[in-house]
Amino acid sequence: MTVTLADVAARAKVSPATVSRVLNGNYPVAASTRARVLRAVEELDYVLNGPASSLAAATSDLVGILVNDIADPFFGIMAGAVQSEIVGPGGRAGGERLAVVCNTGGSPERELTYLTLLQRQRAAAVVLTGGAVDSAEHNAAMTAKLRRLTDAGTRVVLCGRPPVPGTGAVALAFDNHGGGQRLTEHLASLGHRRIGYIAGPPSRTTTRERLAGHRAGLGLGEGEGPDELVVHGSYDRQAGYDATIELLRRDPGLTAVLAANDTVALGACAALRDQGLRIPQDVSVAGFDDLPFSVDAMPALTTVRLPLFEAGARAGRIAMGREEPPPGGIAKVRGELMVRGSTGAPRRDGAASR
Amino acid sequence: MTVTLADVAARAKVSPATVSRVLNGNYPVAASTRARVLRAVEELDYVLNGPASSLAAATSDLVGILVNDIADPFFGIMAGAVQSEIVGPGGRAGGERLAVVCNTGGSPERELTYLTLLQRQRAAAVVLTGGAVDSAEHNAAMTAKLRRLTDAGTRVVLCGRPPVPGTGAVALAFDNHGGGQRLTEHLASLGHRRIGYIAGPPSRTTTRERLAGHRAGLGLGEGEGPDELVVHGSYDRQAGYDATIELLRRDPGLTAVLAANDTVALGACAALRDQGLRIPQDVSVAGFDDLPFSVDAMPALTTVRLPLFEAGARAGRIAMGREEPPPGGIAKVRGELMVRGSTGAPRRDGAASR
DNA sequence: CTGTTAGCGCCTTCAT
DNA sequence: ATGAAGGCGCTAACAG
Repeated sequence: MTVTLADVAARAKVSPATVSRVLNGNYPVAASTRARVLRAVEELDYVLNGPASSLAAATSDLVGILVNDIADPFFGIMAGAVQSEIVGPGGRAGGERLAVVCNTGGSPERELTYLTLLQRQRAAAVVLTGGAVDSAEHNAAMTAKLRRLTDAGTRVVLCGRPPVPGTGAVALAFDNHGGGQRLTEHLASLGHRRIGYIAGPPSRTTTRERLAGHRAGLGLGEGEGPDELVVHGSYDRQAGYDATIELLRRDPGLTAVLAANDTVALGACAALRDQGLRIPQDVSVAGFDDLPFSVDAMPALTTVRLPLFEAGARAGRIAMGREEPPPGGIAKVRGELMVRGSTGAPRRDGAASR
Repeated sequence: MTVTLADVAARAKVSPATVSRVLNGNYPVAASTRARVLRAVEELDYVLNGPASSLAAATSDLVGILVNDIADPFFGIMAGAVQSEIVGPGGRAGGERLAVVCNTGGSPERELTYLTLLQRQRAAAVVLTGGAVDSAEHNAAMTAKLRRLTDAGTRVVLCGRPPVPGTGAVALAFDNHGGGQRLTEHLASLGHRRIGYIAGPPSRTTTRERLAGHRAGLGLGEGEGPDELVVHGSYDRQAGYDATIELLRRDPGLTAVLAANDTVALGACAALRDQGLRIPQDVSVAGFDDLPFSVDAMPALTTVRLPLFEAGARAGRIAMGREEPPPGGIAKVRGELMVRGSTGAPRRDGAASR
């Protein structure tokens, strides 16, 4: 029924071994033989059986990419960048590796499940993007799982998430703390004192680091000072909207709102407008990430630009062994403060009118 | 070295076949035996070898998703929706299917290459999203390739792209023509007569259909009437910016700009603003797709909402055989006109001041 | 319900 | 540079 390598061999009047060598190109084959084989492949419309060759060779050309939400450009950009770097040697058609993008939805269980599935596929490499859930239990499970993967020869790269010690996984961590701090210092230098903070889900490393940076920018130490101007929510627009209403309720005199990311910031902007407040005259707003749409918001969003594409591309190259991992297997990726129209000096009277 | 099914069998004192049956759950096994096997799996930390089982069973749990650009939410939303529907029966961990997301970058060659790669992996199903390149050559190649896939038992679903006759592929096509037409009629009813159109790449079906709808809305027949107010570009923000400048050059008296999609529309808005033109007082702008950020533009973008998530989810279900394909294997997915702040009546004087 | 027996299609030493 | 042969790890009939 389905044409196999043996069929090709028969038609080309060579042994299966020779066909295999031609197809994999990892071995010297006479030009004339190669041509004959290739022609037979054409004529028979032969397509290699991936599972069979993976089984025999004990390797696979699958590369896993874990993301929290593929519909979010934050992850889409990184996933696309990783993918652009995992093409096979020569970039030839057929020599390529396939990216398996796994949508975890931010769930630790699904994250682990997908890693098992990738392990089952004997993935050549795995790239985990974005923040991690930071609980002792999940950390332990992840450590075990990642170690097993690296032990089995799968290269593991963390892109935009903190290192997992003792696993052999390379980490390109975003400087969320520094970014959060710079953002807050920017607002403070403008004269803001009552700054609301819309944080992401409490358990995520990204949330914690950005919030810690914010608090550091405020001059607060660990666990010090009041939290009444911090509201947690998910990383979406609606959460930004709701949190802003809540912050305004807690302190109508707010002069600035710092959001967990740009998407949340857009929700915050919408809420402020619906409350009749002007940006930035009445309330300044800032986001994080600098996604493509952020510059098109009105006014354009002040934010911290994270080099998502570059980081993803680097992760992809490291995963493919085409670039040296950073010393110690850990690199910190800095963000750049982008000051735009959505932040300005606070109103003189200090109280936003509703 | 690596633990195999036989090792588990030995430890559980059963035959390999029994272990396989427990793991696949497709066969009656005594509860006590199952428990014993499961314990052995735990103790040995055994992970099934995917390639081996795919080879033996002649099936795989990989599902391909082809997208033009995974960083674009238009595709990200569909990909995420497909992925949410391809979980295995019971939704159990391990019973899942893996989504292989392939970024074609809009290149016909890469599209074909990825299909071959998926064919090689013996993918259970393939979903192709977004517009296709519409050339005789590529159509022929795609027809051949898709037929081969469906012949091999791979379910193929086209999501947001026109049918490919004679292939057994199910198509959920977006009503781009109708959307384009309604958008233009909306502008016309507002009193606009000089409408610029920023089209996507000329060869894509999406571009052609939307543009044809626009021309129909203008009351023009096929190939009839002047094209001086149509500019082609890629589907990105910069293209929208550049095209708008060009349109303004061609006709400074323009009162409206229709963009190929929302992203392009944002670029158009930026260009208009940079030219000192107000939206919609001087020039109305409309997009297409209704991506999440469109409602946050200022003013909010008038556009055509495409049910991307719903369509992707349906495509996923059909691909998994969990939903009947539409009659004839073809369904048209309609868009909904969303009238928002970016469109309004044209200026009385009819000429935009620069 | 469980064990036995053959392959699935390819890669890879080992020869030649 | 090419051929021969064994096995990668698992599943799918068949028996029992």
